[in-house]
Amino acid sequence: MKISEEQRVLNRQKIVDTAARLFRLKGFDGVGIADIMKEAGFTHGGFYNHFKSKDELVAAALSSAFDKLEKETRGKDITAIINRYLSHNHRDDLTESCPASSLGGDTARQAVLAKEAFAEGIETWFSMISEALNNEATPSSSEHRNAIIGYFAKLVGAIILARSCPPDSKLRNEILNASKLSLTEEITLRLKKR
Amino acid sequence: MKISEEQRVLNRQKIVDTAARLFRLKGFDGVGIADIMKEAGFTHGGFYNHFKSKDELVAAALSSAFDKLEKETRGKDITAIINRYLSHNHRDDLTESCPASSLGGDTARQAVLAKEAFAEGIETWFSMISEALNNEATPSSSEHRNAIIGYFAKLVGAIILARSCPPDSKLRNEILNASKLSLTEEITLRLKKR
DNA sequence: TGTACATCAGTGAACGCGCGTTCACTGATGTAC
DNA sequence: TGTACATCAGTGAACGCGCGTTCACTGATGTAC
Repeated sequence: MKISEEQRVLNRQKIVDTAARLFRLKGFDGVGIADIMKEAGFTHGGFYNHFKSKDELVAAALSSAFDKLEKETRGKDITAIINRYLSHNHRDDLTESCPASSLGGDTARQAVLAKEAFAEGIETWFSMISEALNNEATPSSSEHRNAIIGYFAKLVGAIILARSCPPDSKLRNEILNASKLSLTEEITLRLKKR
Repeated sequence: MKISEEQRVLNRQKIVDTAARLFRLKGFDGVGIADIMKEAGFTHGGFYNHFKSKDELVAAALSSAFDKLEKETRGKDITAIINRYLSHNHRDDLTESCPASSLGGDTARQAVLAKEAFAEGIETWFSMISEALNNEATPSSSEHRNAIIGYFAKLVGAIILARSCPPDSKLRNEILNASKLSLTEEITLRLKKR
């Protein structure tokens, strides 16, 4: 039956949020429309009243996940950001993780729509890191921007590597610790250089 | 019909190699047993004469891909390694890419068997980078090893981010260039510090 | 303000298709005598 | 060295299952009068 406009928007958001969690946990190919709709509290048939295709949901889920993450992150200082990103908690809690880390590999194989959402998401990250370092949302020089991109690449790479190591392996923790130390030192060295 | 022992080994390797290429291109969930067997020149039914399950093939494919990569990489100097890893070619040619970059996200969701192969593969990378920097296969200090892990994390993160940006976006090239510069400078700064 | 009607989100069955895995069968290979 | 037989990799049909997507239907919502 038809529902109120307000409810429609709420339901759509519920689907997107659920998808964003499940995709991060199991990958885009690892979750079906029916899984998502069921988890969101609906039957699968209604999905296409909200989205043209699964691809469209994938893009919406990415955007939503990056947006939510920005709200929790912007304004934090650089040490807090690094410690949070390379924490055991972030490594182990895939459902709420940064999409760049849990869906980066998957997005590389997605349609352009998803990649656009992804690119926007990582630009947000660059801006947040810049703010954390220099209190300016846009880096003042290309050198500065290059460094920021390198920092974020290290964060993303480190947590992906850690997650792909066996549950009880030494590496699983070592990669997080090593990257934390390495990144902190890298930032310090570059500060001194100025 | 039964075939010679020699041929059996050859056929198995053919399956593993084909899987290694297809998995890197489309992800573990994006390729079926039938796809792989067909591409390798067989019918799908014979698959279970070689492997107990798809999981077992996944692990074998990871090991094989890392091994092949080692043969092409070990002995190269650090600049060559960085330029190759962050090249347009490596970004765009998924089938022959480093599994840490093309399958890192996927392996995080795989069974232990695959993660073990992955961990072994990245240890090989740490060793190759150590050799490229200091001519010693094992880092001489934990500080050195931490730095190496950080370098590799930056390489992996950078290329994953670049691949997930839209085909014609500025970011797709910028991330590679920025990370190349950032990583080169990082290594230089750490050398000077000593 | 009340009534008749068009709209459209949610339901659940159905579509064709591909998945991982199993199975009976084939016939060349390798082995026992 | 020759022969009879067990082995086992490759074949292709079949298993149950889940996928993305479509569809006819329902009935509350929103609109036109």
